[in-house]
Amino acid sequence: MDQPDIGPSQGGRGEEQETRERILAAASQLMAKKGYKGATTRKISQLAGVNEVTIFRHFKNKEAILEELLKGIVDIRQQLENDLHGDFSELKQMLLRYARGYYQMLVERKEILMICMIEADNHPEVIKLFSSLPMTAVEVLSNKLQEFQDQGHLPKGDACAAALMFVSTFFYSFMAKYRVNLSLNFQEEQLFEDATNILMNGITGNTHSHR
Amino acid sequence: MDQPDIGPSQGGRGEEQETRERILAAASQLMAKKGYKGATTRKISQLAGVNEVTIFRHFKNKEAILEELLKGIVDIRQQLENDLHGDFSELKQMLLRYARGYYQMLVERKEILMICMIEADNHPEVIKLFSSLPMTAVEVLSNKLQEFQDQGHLPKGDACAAALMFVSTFFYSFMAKYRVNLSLNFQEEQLFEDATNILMNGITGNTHSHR
Amino acid sequence: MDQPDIGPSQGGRGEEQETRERILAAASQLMAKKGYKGATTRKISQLAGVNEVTIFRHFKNKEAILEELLKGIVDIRQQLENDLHGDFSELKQMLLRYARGYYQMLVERKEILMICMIEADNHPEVIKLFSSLPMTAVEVLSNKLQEFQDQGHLPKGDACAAALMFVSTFFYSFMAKYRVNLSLNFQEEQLFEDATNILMNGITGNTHSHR
Amino acid sequence: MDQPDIGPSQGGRGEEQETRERILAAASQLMAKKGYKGATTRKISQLAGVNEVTIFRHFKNKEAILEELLKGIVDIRQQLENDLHGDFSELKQMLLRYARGYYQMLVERKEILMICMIEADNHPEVIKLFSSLPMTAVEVLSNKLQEFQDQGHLPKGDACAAALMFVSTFFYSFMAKYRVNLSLNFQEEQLFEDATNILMNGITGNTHSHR
DNA sequence: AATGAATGAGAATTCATTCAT
DNA sequence: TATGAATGAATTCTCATTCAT
Repeated sequence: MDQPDIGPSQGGRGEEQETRERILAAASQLMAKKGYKGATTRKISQLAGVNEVTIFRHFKNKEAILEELLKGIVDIRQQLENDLHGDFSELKQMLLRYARGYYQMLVERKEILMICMIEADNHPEVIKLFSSLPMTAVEVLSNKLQEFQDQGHLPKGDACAAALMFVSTFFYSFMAKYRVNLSLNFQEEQLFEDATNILMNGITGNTHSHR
Repeated sequence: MDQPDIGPSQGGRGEEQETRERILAAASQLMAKKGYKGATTRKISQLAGVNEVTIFRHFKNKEAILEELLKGIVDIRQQLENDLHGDFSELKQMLLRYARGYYQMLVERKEILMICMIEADNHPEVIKLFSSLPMTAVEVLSNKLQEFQDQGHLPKGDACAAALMFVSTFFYSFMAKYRVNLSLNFQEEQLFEDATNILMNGITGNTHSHR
Repeated sequence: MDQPDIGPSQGGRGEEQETRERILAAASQLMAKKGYKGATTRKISQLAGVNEVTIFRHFKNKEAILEELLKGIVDIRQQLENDLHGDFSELKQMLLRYARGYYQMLVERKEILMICMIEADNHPEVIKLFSSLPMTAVEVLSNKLQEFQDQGHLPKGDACAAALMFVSTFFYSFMAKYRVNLSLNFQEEQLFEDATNILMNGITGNTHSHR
Repeated sequence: MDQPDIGPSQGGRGEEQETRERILAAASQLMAKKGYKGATTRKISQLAGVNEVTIFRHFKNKEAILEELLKGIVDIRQQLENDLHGDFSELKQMLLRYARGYYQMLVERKEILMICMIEADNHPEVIKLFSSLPMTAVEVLSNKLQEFQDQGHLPKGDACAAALMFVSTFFYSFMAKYRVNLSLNFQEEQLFEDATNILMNGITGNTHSHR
C-alpha cells in the first residue's frame, strides 16, 4: 500500500526466473531504505508483486536474501587499476577517469552499499564486504601515487592522505546524494574536475613540510 | 547478558533524572549499533539497568526516545566559524584547527550521527538534522575560502569543491573508524596535517585551468 | 537429506501402482516415527523419491494416505484362532504357537500400530482399528482357556486375566523394542517359552483362592 | 472453542504463580491427546485461559514447556522397592502392593507418559525418561524374585520373564484404558488379584523345565 | 502422468505498550 | 515511583494444496 509493484508481471507468461529477480530488487530497494528489519517479508513481497510465501520458495530465509545481495559486491580492484593505467604525463586524465569510474561504481551499487552501511553492526559478514570498496579505492590510488613518487615524478609525501582525500570526496558526495537526498549544488562532472585539479596542485606543489 | 549496566545508580537520592539519562545513553548506544528497530526496549532497559516499563514512565514511547536523542544535534555553525577566525596569513593554522574541531565534533556525536545515518529514510525528521553537521561544515569553510578569494589571497576557483574535499576527508575517516571499525593506518593528527598541507597546496597553486 | 529413497523405480514401465506403494511406504515409515503431523508431505515425497505434488495425484489429501494405511489392519481373529487349534494335551504347544503368531503379527504391522498408538486421539477412526489387534488377541485366548475350564481341564478361574497377562507380555516387549528401541535383554524365542511356562504353571496350579 | 478453560481464574486475585501451572496443565493435557505439534500454543493458551503470548513470558519457548513436563517423571525405583519390602512369606501381599503401587504410579503420570509414548522418536530426551518407568518396574521386581530364588524360596527360573509378565499386564491395562479408552471389562482391583495369583502359581509351581 | 511455481491458513515467537499493584 | 504480568499487532516461516504446463 506504500509502493506499487516493482516490475511489470502484467500477465503470466515468461516470468519464470524473473520472480527471483523481482524479489531481490524489492528487497534491495527496501533494505537500502528501511534496513534489514524494516524490510519485512510482507513489504518485500508486496513491492515485488508476489505472495509472501513465494519468497521462501526462492530463498531459504530472509537472511539468504541479504547474502545473495551481498554477492553483488565483487572485488573492484582490477577495474579501478585499469582506470589508472598510464604514465605520469597522463596523471590528470587518469585521476579524472578514476574519479568517474569510482563514483559510477558507487552509484551502480548504491543500494547494497546503503544496506552495508546500515547493517554494518548487525551482520558480521557485511563489514568486510562493505570496507572493500572504499578501502580498495584508497589503496589502489595510493599505490599509484607512491609509484610516481618513487619514480621522482612527485615529491615524496603523503600519497595515502592524498588518495584518501580524493576518494573521500566522491564517497561523501555519493552519500549525501543517495543517503541524505541532499543536493550538494554540485554537478558530479564539475566536482570530478575540481577535485582533480585541487589534488594535482596539492601533490605536485612544493611547499611540503613535515616528515 | 551481552553488556553490563551502563552505570549503576549506586545511591538512592535524586536518581530520577539519572534514570532518564541512563535510558537515553543506553538507547543511543544501541541504536547507533543496531538501528532503531534493533534497539528493542528490552535491550535498552537491560543496558540501562532499569525495568522495561520504567522506560515508558520517562518517555511516552520509543519514538520519543529517538526524538530526545535528536535534540542532541545542535547547530554547530558558530563553533565551526570560531575555528576559522583569522586572516589569510593564518590559513594553515585555521585549517588545522578546523579539521581538529570538526573531527572532534563528529566523534563527540558519533552515536547520534550513526543513528541518523542508519535511520535517515525511516524517520523524516532525522534527515535535516543529519545533514546539518556535514553540510554546515562544508558551507562554513567554503565561505571562508571564498572570502579569501574575493580578497585576492587565493586564486579564483573552486572554494566549494576544496571545502568539500577537506571536510569529506575527515568525515570519511570518522565513518571508517566508528562505523566500519576500520583502522585506516592513520593517526588522526597526522591526517589533519597531511590533508591541510595538500589542501593548502591545492588551492594556492597556480596551475588552475577549469572554467 | 536424512534418508535416501525408499526404493528406486528402476525401470519405466508399470510404475503407476509402484509409485503409490512407495508413497504409502514412505508415509507409513515417517508417520510411525514422527506422527501424522511430523510426516510432512515434503518428507514423504523425498523419502518416496517422488515430487511432492505427485502425492496428490495418488491421494486426495494427506488424510487419505492415513486412511489407506489403516486399511492394512485387517481382522486377525481367524489367524489367531488357527494357532489355538487342538485339545488340552497340546495346550503348551498351542500357547507357544500363539505367542509366536501374535508377536509376529505385531511386528509385521509395527508401523501402522505405532501410527495408531500415536494418533489414537487425533483420528477417531484409528481407535477401533487400533484396539482390534490386542483386544482380539486377549479374547481369542481367553475363550480357548474358558473352553478348557468348562471342560474341566483347567481349574475355574481367571481365564481372562490369564489371557491378558500372556498377551500383554508380548505386546509390551514389542512396544519396548520397536517404540522405545529398548533392548529388554530378551531373546524373543526365550521369552515365548518362559512366558508359556509361567502361564501354564499359573493356570494349572492348585492353590487358587480368590473369589 | 473446543474445550473450556482448564482452571478457574474467575477474578483476578492470587493467581500469580497459578498461571504457570495452568499453562503446564493445559499443555500436558493437550500434548497427551494431540502430541507435541498438535498442542499448538494457541490451543494451550485457550485451554489455560490466558493470552497466547503469556506462555512465552513463563517459558522460553514451546520446547521448554515439554522439558518442564518431563521433569515430572522422577525416579521411582525407591518407591517401588518399598512396596516389595518383606520376606518370602509375604510374597503375595508384596505382589499385590506392587501391582497397586505401579498402576497408581502410571495413572498419576498418565499424561506425561502418553506424551512420551507419542513423542518418543521426536524428542530424544524423552526416550530415556520414558523407558525409566516400565523398565525400572521390571528390574525391581525381577531382582526381588531373584533374591528369593537365591534363598531357595522359589525354584530357579525365569525371574525376569515373570517380572515382565506381571508388569506388562498392568502397563497394558493402563494403556488400554487411558490411551485407547477401552474398557477391558476389568476392575483394576480384580485384575491385581488375579494376576498376582497367576504369577504366584506360575513361579512357585514345580513343572519348570529348561534352564 | 508428473512437475515447478504459487499460495492461504496457520505456526511459533518478538515487541512495544498497558494494567494493576 | 517502579515493577511484574499481560496482551494485540506484527514477523518470519511451514505446510498442505492448487494451478498451469
